[in-house]
Parts: sequence; structure tokens; C-alpha cells
Amino acid sequence: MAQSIERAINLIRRAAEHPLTLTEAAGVLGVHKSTALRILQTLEAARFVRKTGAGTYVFGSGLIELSDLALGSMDLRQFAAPQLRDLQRKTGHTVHLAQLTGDEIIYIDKVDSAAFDAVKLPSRIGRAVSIYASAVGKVILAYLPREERDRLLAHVEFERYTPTTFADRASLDAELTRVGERGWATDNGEHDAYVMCVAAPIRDSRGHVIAAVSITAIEVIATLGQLEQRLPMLLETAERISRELGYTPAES
Amino acid sequence: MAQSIERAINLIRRAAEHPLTLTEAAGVLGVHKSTALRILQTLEAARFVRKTGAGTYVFGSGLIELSDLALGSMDLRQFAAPQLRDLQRKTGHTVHLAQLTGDEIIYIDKVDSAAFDAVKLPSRIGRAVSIYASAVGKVILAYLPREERDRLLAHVEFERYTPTTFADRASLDAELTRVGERGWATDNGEHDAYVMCVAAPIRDSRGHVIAAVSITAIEVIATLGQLEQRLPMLLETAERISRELGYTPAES
DNA sequence: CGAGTACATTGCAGAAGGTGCAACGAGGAG
DNA sequence: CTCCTCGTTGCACCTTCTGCAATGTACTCG
Repeated sequence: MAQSIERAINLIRRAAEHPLTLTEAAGVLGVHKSTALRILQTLEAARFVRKTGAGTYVFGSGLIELSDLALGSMDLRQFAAPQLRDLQRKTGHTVHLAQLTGDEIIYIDKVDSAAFDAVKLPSRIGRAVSIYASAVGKVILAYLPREERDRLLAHVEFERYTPTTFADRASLDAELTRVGERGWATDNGEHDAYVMCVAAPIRDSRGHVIAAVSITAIEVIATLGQLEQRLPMLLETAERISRELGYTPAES
Repeated sequence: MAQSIERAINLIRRAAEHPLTLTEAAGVLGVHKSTALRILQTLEAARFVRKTGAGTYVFGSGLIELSDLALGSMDLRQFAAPQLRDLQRKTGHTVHLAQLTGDEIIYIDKVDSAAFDAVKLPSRIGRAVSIYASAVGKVILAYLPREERDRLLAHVEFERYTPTTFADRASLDAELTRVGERGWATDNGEHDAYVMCVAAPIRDSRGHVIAAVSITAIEVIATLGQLEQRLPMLLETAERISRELGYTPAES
């Protein structure tokens, strides 16, 4: 649509992979060197690329600062990272940290299972997660104020990914009530039939649920029941992270 | 220089901070909505931004994937992260992980000192480090094959940042020999007069030095001598990371 | 329930910005 | 010392981007 921008993006990608000379850049885009030069200079001004002493262009720190900015709450990530790692080691399963940002829930950290899983989980840091067909999504939704929950679900078009998906508002609300009562959520293959999860909420200093940790496994590795056996560790991890964020559990 | 690209970058920045509606986007840039729309659509195609159900634009996962790609060697980061954290906790000082990428040395991870330092270190993940006026730079240089060292230093213009800077090739080479012999490097305020560092090399499975860990403090907090007392921990951390990368120390 | 409002989206003509050319400059190799 | 390659600059042309106006769509309020 906007080809100069497309060209710029193309160059960013290349530069991130491998140092790029001006002539290479022009070659890749199939444009004149002067054109490539101007694009690179613009990107350099934004520190999206950086010019090395040798005259090659490489990715710049601007991009990383941006992702940091976007992933926001580096606090949360920083505090959570060692706990996630611990949890991964103790359970052996893949661990996710997801957070509500804007209108959606995205993964902000992930610790892969140490096992040489034949099957890689497709989740990626920065990706949005289904808000109603995931354990992290449901556990966050469950603790959101009524109006907030309504706002998030207002635009959602429910889709029945698998037989277990809660694919309408009524059954989802019932599930959320259940989740809210027991304090954790599961994902019984609700998005991908063979992927199981258990998730627990993370609270900030005001007690608001703002994120969630989960452990995930494909059914071949562990059934949902087996995952649920790890629940004490999961809940402890979530609580520990919450405490680091300044949360003090009310004595109820 | 290329204003459509500048505009695109501007929008990326905004979207990373806060969900953005089309009208806002147009307002920010001072252009017509249709213009803003086309830019956003282009960015969306590259997944630099993503459109939420509510119609707002937020940062997209493409950016994060890019930084991951650029920081490369996620292996190194992953393996190193917990060790760095440990080292930070034990020493109390800021810990850096730097790596040789292309022609330069960049920080690929950082664990800030837990202390409420009045002075923040200006280092940032993704930023390039001076190759000859930093502990990490020198320790990596010291173990590089002769030709590689020459290549990296060929384009360098030496600058005497402070009285302690090794500002010419001859004195730098002498220093590198010393570093190579004892197995670690210091930065005695060679770039910024009040910033002290001690760094140790990290090796990959072939035994090549590819990165370095360092502990850093401003002189008010700790003198170089005090940092050197932490040397055993630093060296142990470096070796542990090297082992995780598959390095097996030769019995010399 | 229906009109009104606010917002996103599309097509098109004009114009501004981007493009390629050619010439210059700098650095390295032989 | 000369040639060659690569990065950089100024400029005229033309492609591409822009803004307008009209259409479509979703939400609101009477």
C-alpha cells in the first residue's frame, strides 16, 4: 500500500538478520542506491538501524526500546522472570506470563519446557491470546470488574474452536464464576484440542488482577489432571509475584 | 528525509505507548485520516501494529520478533539470565551481558542494581559499547584471533574520553595482552571517569570467546578494588554460562 | 424503533515528495 | 600512483502519496 514504508520495513528486517551495506540494501529492494540511502538515513534517525564503523547498517537500539515500551510493565517481567524459571524447572512444563494490555491479553514472557518437545507451542511473546479460550484469559476475565469484562467481551465474536470451547457469553460467564470462586482456571483443550493449561492470577499492589501465570502441556505429555497436581506450585508462584508487586493478601 | 517513513515511525511509537484510534493517529501526524489509515494498514501488514477488536491500533508482535531476531542468540540470553540475576543479587551491583555481533559489541542483557541508585547507568540493551574503552569490550578483544581483532579495530578512531583511556593501538594491545593473561578485564573509568567495571569472558562450545559478563558500579558506590573482590563470583558466573553453552574447560 | 452522529473506509485528481541519473568524493588494492 | 569500488550529493522528472468528498457502518439517544 505505501511502498516506501514497505521498503523501509524490508530493510529493517534484513538489517536485523545481518549487517547490510548500502549497495546490498539497494539490491535487495531493487532501487537506486540513493533511494536506499535515504531510507536508511531516516531509519537511522529513529535509531531503528545503526551505522557501524565499517559503514554497514545493523539493527538499532530504537527497536528494542520500543519492544520494552510496548511490553510495558518491565517491572512485572523483571520481578516475574526468576519465578517463572523456577516454576518451569519444578514442573517441567512450559510456563507463560500473560498480561492485560489495552483491549487484549498478550504473552509478555515465556519459559519453554526444557524437554526436547517434538511439538513446539506456537505461543510467542507479544502475541495476543484468545481472551475466552485460554486459561490465562479466563482467569484474568474472572477477576475483572463487571463493566471492564463487558467492555472486553463486547467486540468478541465467539468461535467454537474445539468441542470444549465456551463459545457463548452465557456459558463463559458461568465458567468465569466458577473460576473466580476457586481461584484458578484451566484450559481443557478449548483452543487447540491437545493443549492443556492451568492458570493463576497475579495482582498488583491495589489487589487488582492484572496478569496471569500458566503452565501448559500438550496432552501427550501431561493430562489436565496431571497439570492440576502442580497447582500448589503454580499458586505459590503467582502469589510470590503478586507480593513482589506490592500485593498484600487480605486476611479473609 | 523521507517523511512518510518518519510518519510511520511516529505512529509505531505512539501505538507502542497506548492504543491508538485512527482519528487520533491522523491528529498526531497532522494529516488526513485516509493518509493515517494507509500508513497503519501498511504497518499492520508487517505486524508492526495490530488492530484490536475495538478498532484501535496497538503495537504488534512483529516488533518483538524482530528484536528477538536482532538480539540473536536467544540461547545465550536464556541460559545467562538466571545466572546474571544471581550475580546481581550476590554482588549488589549492576550486571551486564555483552556480545560481539557483526562489527560491534552490544549489550544484550542487563540486570539493574537493586539499590535505588540516584545515578542511573546509561547503558541500554541493544546499545553498542565502546570496544576499547569498556571492560566487556577489552575482554572480548583480548581473546579474539589476531586477524579478527585487527578487523574490528581497523575502523576505530581512538578518542581519549578520560585520562585512563587506552587511546592508541599500542597501549591498547599491551593492555589486551595483560587481560588475556589474567583472564579478566577492568574498566578504570576509561569511558566515564566515575564508572568502574570488571568483566569476564564467556565461551561457546568451541571454546571461542563470544560474549562477556561484567559488574559495574559508580565510584561513589564501590571502588575498582572493591569490585575486584567480587571477581571469584564473576568468574564463576562466566564459567557457568559457558558450560551451559556447551563449553568444557580444557585441562591445561 | 428510527433518526442522528461519529467514525472508518474507498476513489480519484492534484501535487508534493520520492526516485534515478550523473557527477563528485573517499578509501583500498594492486 | 592509478584504478576501481563504494558511499554521498544536487537536481529534474515522474511516481506515489495526499486530501477531499462521498459512502458505509456501528453506536446513541430520543
